[in-house]
Amino acid sequence: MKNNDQLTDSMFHIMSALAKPRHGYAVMSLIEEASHGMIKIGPASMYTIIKKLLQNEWIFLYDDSDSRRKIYTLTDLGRSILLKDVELRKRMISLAEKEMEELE
Amino acid sequence: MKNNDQLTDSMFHIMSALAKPRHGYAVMSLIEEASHGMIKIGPASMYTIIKKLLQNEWIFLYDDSDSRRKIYTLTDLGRSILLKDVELRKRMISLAEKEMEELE
DNA sequence: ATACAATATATCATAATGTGATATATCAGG
DNA sequence: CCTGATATATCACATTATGATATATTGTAT
Repeated sequence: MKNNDQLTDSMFHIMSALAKPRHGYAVMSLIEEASHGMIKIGPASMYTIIKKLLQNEWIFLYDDSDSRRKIYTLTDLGRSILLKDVELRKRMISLAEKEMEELE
Repeated sequence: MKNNDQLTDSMFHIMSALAKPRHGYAVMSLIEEASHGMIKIGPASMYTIIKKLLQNEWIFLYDDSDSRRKIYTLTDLGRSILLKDVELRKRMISLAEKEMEELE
């Protein structure tokens, strides 16, 4: 993943949820709930993507003192990547709305 | 692609551009320009996705009287799919912003 | 104490999606 | 009639996402 590419939707959703410290399972629930069930990220996607985000140093292991839960959150780099992506996404939504509006 | 899934980014961008009648090449240019060069969809992606959108009946061939250009635009179904996706994307951006904001 | 459901992480094999390279054809201007 | 820009198309491959499955922990009801 080149640094100037747009984040994939899955990465975007997971990184959004990890703007605050959370464990994987909570991230899955939050995304499903926030999207009113329209977006479901299963464990395979979740943990595959967490691994990649760790490799990129966009998130880090914030707390694993609990025997089950591993709590992650964004690094400064990850946060800046996410912020940039939010701006890009807003711009693309504006385009969609502009192109969709009727001009009669 | 199930009808209640989120559109992929590429599909979203291409469908946004096709809210007005356009040919593939123009869609590529528009996306690149609107994203300030951050999103580039090459011909392979473009024509692969156009084929899929036609299959789904989310776009249709609006005009191919020109010998080079094939002009496509959204069907009513495509338009409603795109509208719904815009709403979902807005919701997910709100989530990102809400989670990113500092509350001290 | 024990059984059970819910929580939580992890991986595999496969499916779905996206793309660089390349090919082909048309058009506009010199 | 040559050249560069425009335009569509496809192949083989790379990347990304996911259903199914496995394993372990925790809370709680019996």
